[in-house]
Amino acid sequence: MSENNPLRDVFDAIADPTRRRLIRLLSEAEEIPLHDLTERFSMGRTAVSKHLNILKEAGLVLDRKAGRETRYRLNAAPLREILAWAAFYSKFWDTNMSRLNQLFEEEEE
Amino acid sequence: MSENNPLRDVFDAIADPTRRRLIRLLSEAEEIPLHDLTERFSMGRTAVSKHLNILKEAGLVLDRKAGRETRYRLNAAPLREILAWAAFYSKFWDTNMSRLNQLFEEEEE
DNA sequence: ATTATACGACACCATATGGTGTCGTGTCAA
DNA sequence: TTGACACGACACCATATGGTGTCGTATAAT
Repeated sequence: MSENNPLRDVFDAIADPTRRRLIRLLSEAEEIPLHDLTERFSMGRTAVSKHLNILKEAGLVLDRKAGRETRYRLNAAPLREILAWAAFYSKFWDTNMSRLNQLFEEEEE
Repeated sequence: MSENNPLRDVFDAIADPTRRRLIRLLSEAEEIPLHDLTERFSMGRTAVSKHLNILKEAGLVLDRKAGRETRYRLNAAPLREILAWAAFYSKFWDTNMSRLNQLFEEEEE
């Protein structure tokens, strides 16, 4: 199987604000090395690296060694699970979501 | 303002599998008392109660005293934030989501 | 009136989490 | 070749988390 089984629950991975910010930053570029990412935060490199590893365990991030730096890039696919999960409950706040529900049903099969 | 500012991040609240199961159970009925919910889990009442309080802090659950029992019910509205967040990244895994993106843009304004 | 039930509040505990600092090593620049 | 840089690995620490058990009390059932 080409799909890796995630060691980390995606819901757990996105629970931390720092990790959501990392996802956002990575969505704005193809690839970003660790030191560039670290600059954007007020914490040390080690901490950022740990967060990236957690995202990696959830399959949300891929890394690649390029010389002396490690470059990270986003892999948003696992977020499908989040979208599908939240979409299921959309019927509880919006009765006029039948169009949307249809779309997700199509997509999930 | 009628809207209560949540003490707890919704992303954090839904990170725990037990809490997601609680949300699911509460979506299947109008109201469920704590002891009924507890029956469905292999942990003690106190633990389930704690999880429900966390959901309550995130605004995902409402409770009501009815005699000697406390009945809980789902308030799914805060999950809008989750759906919107995940929908934003849907463009990174599916280039054919323009229809869906339109829908969310409509909804977010 | 007595007993059983449902619960909140609390004390407690093991482990997970999110941060720190340091050391060693591979890589790039001067 | 020397020095600066980028990083992983590791030890460490304070606090949060997710569970337990117990006690007191309000309510319901007998």
